Amino acid sequence: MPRRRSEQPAKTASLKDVALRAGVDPSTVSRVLRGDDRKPAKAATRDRVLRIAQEMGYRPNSVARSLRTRRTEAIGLIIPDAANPGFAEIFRGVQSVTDAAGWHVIVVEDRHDHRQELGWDRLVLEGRVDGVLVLTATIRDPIARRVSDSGFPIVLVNRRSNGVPGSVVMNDAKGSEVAVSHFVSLGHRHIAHVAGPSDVDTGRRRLAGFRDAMKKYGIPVREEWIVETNYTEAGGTAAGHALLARTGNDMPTAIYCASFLSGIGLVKVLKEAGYQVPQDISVIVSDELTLAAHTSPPLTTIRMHLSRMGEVGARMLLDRLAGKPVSAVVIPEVPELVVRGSTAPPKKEAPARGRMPARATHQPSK
Amino acid sequence: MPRRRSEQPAKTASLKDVALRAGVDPSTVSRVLRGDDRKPAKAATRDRVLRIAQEMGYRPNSVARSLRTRRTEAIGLIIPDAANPGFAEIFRGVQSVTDAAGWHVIVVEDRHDHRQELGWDRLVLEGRVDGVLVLTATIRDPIARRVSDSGFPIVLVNRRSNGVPGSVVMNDAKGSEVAVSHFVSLGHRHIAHVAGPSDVDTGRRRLAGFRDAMKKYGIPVREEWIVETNYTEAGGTAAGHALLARTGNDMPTAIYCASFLSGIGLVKVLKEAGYQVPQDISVIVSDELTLAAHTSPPLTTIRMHLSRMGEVGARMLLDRLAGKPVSAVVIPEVPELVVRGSTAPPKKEAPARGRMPARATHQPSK
DNA sequence: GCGAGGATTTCAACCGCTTGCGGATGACGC
DNA sequence: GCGTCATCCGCAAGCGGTTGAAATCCTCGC
Repeated sequence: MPRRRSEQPAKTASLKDVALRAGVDPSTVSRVLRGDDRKPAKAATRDRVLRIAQEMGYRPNSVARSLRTRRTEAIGLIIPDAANPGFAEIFRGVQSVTDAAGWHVIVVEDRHDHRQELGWDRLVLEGRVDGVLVLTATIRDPIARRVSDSGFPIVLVNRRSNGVPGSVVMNDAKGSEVAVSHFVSLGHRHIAHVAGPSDVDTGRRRLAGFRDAMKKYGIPVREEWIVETNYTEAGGTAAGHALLARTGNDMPTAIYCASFLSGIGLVKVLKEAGYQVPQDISVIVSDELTLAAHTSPPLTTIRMHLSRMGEVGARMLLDRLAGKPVSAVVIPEVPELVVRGSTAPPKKEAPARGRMPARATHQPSK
Repeated sequence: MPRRRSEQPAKTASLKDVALRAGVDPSTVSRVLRGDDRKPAKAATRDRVLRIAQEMGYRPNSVARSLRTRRTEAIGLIIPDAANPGFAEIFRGVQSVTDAAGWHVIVVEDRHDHRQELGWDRLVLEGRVDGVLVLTATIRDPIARRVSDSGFPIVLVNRRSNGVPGSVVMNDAKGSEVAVSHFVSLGHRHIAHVAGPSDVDTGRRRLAGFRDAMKKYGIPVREEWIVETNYTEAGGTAAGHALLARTGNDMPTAIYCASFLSGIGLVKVLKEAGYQVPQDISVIVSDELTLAAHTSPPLTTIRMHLSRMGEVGARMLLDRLAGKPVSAVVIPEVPELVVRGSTAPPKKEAPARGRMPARATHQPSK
C-alpha cells in the first residue's frame, strides 16, 4: 500500500525548476508554454522546453498566475436553492460553456437570511472570481446593483434588476400566453394564475403575460384568482390554500402556475381539498423538467429552455470579460407547450359566457 | 443612471494603501487584520488600523493571500450529474459546513466521456483547491487513486474506492434490509433487485445487503431477478425492459430499486407493460426526496440522509486540511422506511412457500 | 542613570508566474 | 569591415499579501 511517501503535498515542479533543467530563463519557459507568439522562441529551445516540462509533469500554478494576470478564470454562480430542479438545468448550460472555455464555477447558495454582506459579495470583493452569474436577483436588488455599479462583471440569469444592464431571460409572457391559449382551446374560461413573487422579474412578466393573454381572448381576469407566492413547494401549498379560502366553491377550472415546484404544492392541496386534476381543475406549470412526466397526474408544462438560458448567460459573461459589452437579452427559443395529464376540457362548461358560479359538486374537505 | 464612473474595476484598496494612510508598515496591518496574536499590536495602533481599513473598505485579496499561504480555502466538489436530485441534497450538506467555515466550493460535473485528464484533476494539479470531495469514484478509480496517492486531500462521499482512505458512506446494506423487511412483512416472497452499477461501492453494498436480507428471511434469491444498471432514469428503463425480457410472465411481486432516478424509469416501464404499481408489483426506491411524494404512485422510499453525508464528508475534508487524519466512516443515521403508495401486499399470495409461477393475469403489452 | 528584556514595529524575502525592456547574437547589405 | 536590424533570450520588477528576523522603543530594577 503506497500510502507512505505522500505525507507532504508532493512539491510540484515550478516554472523555475523546469527552467533550470532546460537551461533557460523562467520567462522563456513561460512564454513557450503559453505559446506567447509575441516573442517566439527558437524551434530547438521550444521543443526542449516542451519536452522537459512534459517529463517533469509541470502544471502552472493557477494562483500565482492569477495574481499576476489579475484573472482567476473562474466565475461565481449564485443560486437561490440547490433543491430546485430548475437550477440543475441552468447549471448544465453554464457548465457546458465554462467547461469548453476551461473556466471554473464557484457555486454559492444565497440564503436570504443573512442579507447584507457575508453573502456572495465576498466572492467578488476578495477577488476570487472574475465575474458572477446571479440567479437570485430581485427587481430592485441592492447587492446586485452595488456590485454592478462598481464595474464588476455581472450577468443576471432568469432575472432582471434595476440598473443592472446584463441579463438573460426568456419570453415569459409568451409562456403565459401559450398556457392560456391551451386552456382556452380546451374550452376553459375560468382561469386562475398562481404567480411568482412580485419582486422578481419572472413573476411579474409571467403575470403580465397572463393578463395580456386573457385580454386577447376576451376573458376578464378575476383578481381573487391571481395569487402571488414564491417558487417553492410550500409556496404552492400556501397559494392553494389561499385560493380555496378566497373563493369558496367558486373555483376556477384551470390554473396556470408560474413554477414547477409551486405547481407540485398546488396540485397537492387541490387534491386534498377533493378536486381532481384535471377533471375538476386543469393545471399547467411553468418549466419543463423530466420529473414532470412522472408526477400524479403527469404535468402539462411550458418548456422554458433553462439550460439554454444558462449557456447564453455564461457566454455573455465570458464575452464581457473579453471586453464585449453586456446587454439585456431574451433568448429566442419560444416557450413550448408540453401536453400531459394535468389538463383536460372543463367538466361542464356553462352554455354562454357571463359569470356563473362554478360547479359546487365538490365540497372541499378542508 | 450612475453607470459611468465604473469603466475599470474600481481599483480596490490594497494592504499597502491602508498601511500608508495609517502610517504603519503593511506587515503590521496584515497582523492586525488577521488578529495574529503571536505579535499583537499596541491597542492604539490596532484601533487606528482597524478604523482606517474599515473606512477604506479594505478587503484582502484572496489570490495574493493564497499564493503566500498555499491555501485557497476552497474545495472541489466532483459530481456525476447535476440533474440527479440526490446531488442537491448532498450539496446542501456540504455547503452548510463550508459556509460556516467561510470556504468556497468549486463544483464540477465529471462527465466520464473525457476520461483521463481535463476532468477534475486540473483543479488539483493547478492548485485551485485545497482538497476535493468526490461523488463519482468507482471502486477502482485510477484518478481518485492517483490523486490520493499523491498526498492530495481527498474524501469520497457516498463512495469508496480502492486505496483511498477517506470516505463517508451510509449503511447501504441496512437500507436494503429495511426494504426487504417491509416487503416480507407485506407478504411478498418474490422479490427482485434493480441494483446499481457493480463498479460502484453503493451498488455493490446495496446488493450485498439485499442478498443478506433475503437469506435472513429464508428467501432464495432468483438471479434473473437481479438486474444491474446505472443511477439514471434511462438506466431504470433499461432495467425494467431487461427484467421483462428475462422473466416473461414470471415477474416478481416486489422490487427494491437502488436509486430514485432509476426507480422512476423502472416504474414507467412496468406501467407501460401493463403492471400496476403497487397492485401487481410493489416498488421501493432508495433515497428519500421530496419529489417522491408526488410521483404516480407516490414512492415508498428508503431515507438515506444524503445531506448528512455531505456534511460529514465536508467536515472530514476540512479536518484533514487542519491536520487530522481521514478515515472510512459510515454515518450513524440508519436508513428509514418512508411508506407511501408504491407498496402493498401481493395480489394473491400462493398458499405455501415453494417456487411458483407468478400470476399470468397480465399480459405485458411489450 | 543605565543596561536588560519584553513589547512593538519595521525590513525584506518570498509565494510562482508574467511581461516590459534591454542585451547578446548573428545575418545581411554596402 | 561595420552599422543595422531581426531574432532570441535573460533581467528584474512586480502582483498583494505573509512571516521570520532584526531593529527600535519602553519600562523597570538596581
